[in-house]
Amino acid sequence: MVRVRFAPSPTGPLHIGGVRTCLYNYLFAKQHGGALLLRIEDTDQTRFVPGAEEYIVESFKWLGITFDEGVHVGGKHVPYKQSERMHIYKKYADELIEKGWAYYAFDTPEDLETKRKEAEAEKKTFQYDVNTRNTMCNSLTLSPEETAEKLQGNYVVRFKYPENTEIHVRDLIRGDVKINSQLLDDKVLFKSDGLPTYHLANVVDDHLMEITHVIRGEEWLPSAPLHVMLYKAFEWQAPQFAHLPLLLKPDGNGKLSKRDGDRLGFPVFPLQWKDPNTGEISSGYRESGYLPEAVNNFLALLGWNPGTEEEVMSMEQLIARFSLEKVSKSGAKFDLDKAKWFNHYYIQQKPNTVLAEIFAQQLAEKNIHPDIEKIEKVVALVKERVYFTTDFWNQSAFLFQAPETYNPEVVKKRWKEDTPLQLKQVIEILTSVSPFDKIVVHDKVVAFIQENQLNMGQIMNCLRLALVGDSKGPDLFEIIDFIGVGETVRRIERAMEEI
RNA sequence: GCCGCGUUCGUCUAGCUGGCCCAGGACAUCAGGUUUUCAUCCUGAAGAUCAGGGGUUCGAAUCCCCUACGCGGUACCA
Repeated sequence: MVRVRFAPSPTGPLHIGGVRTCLYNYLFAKQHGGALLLRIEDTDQTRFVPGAEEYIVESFKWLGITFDEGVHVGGKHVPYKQSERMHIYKKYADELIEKGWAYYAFDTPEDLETKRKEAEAEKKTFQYDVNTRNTMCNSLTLSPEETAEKLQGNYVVRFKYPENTEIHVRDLIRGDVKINSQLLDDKVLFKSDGLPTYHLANVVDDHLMEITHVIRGEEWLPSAPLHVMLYKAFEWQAPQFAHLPLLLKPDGNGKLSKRDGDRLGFPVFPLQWKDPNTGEISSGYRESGYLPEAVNNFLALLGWNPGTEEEVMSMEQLIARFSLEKVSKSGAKFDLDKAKWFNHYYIQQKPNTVLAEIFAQQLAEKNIHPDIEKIEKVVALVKERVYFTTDFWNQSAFLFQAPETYNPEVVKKRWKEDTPLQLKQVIEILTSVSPFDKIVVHDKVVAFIQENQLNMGQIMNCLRLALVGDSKGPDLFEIIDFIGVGETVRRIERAMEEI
């Protein structure tokens, strides 16, 4: 039984890279008929941000990524929040000490800082490890009596790497990664505040929650040897590891960060986020008009592909085709254009009724409340030129209200001296056909233009200018049909006055 | 600095066990077509000497070595 987990820290909004990590976990779990759990790793209480946990839950709800167990849904390993499991970690730290896999260290942060400064002065780096631990203040160098006495005060528990041992991390994506224990630092497992660090809590919980595969970002690869050794020390069976490539910024190199989104004008977070401390707002995919299926699709393809030329895939198809073996090793730059293209594609696939509901909400915010059937017509008319659901208004405002201004460039190019006269004749044609029929009127207008040897492009564009205020938009006669002959005539007359 | 990971069109990538690759697809770009406009859509074009250098081989993007560059890590953060 496959069991995977997504284990974020509630230190702020969920980064889009984290979303992808979770997506891959989800795809993997579903494909194998396994379980996906959501565990909150909040062992560092100084970094806790209120609202972050709720944000994470809501993000996945929006994306349609469901969990089988987790903070918000419960499960057989409840609780799923590390701050509520604090009581269970201490004994595991003790177990490590007993087995000789860890030791108490009493060096103060100031001591360590001094050591680092000294090393720096010699252009070296201080590391608390196999080579230096015998010179430090810990249970390895102190007598049992001194240790017992020091234990009354502040102390941390550090992992004790064996000397000169080759540690292998078998990674499903990268193969065999090895490193010598001599190079690793004795990581703190248990902090002086009585709480475990990520490494201890993570390994203990993964074991307790029977996790079979750890699929996480590449930034964890350097600490994977520690985790492997921890499983060995506990004599537990280690899960399989898979370290995902990073998501890079669109321009230049480096990890995609919050600032890149602000700079380049695209969201780095699934949902909009308001920082509770600064009040600063970061944009989200949902609010920017992305469809969740588009986000899932393009995110899945950032670092993975099915090995075929297939690119547009539903969640079901992604689940069926996903494989860790096909995840690439190198980082992927975030491609905004492709994301946009996917979104456009998925909007075209959406039924008009669904799109109309989305648009109706936006209209309601502007205090416009047309019938839903009417909105559906608008959606049908403009959807193919919409890339984000937030584009609907811009593409169709003239269907709800007369233009306030007329694009000066188009006026200059198309509006001639005899234009008003011609438009008057168009009005006559419009009002002569009753009831209105867009095909009949279209044919009559075209006939009128041809009979008088007028310029088709000029007449049509002027008519459009009067109705839309610009030389863009859907079929003219569809527009007239929608707004009605009366409104059409009003707009034409108004244009003749204003221009 | 040290350690680890990586390096195919502008971007995402195909290419896994060498010959079918003078490298395929998609996005973006450009050109045509459709259209009364702007888009959409359709067709086509251009675009990578496979980071560089050495090997191995009849033959390498694919195997080996070195170099360069990039990224990640190097906290009592995750």
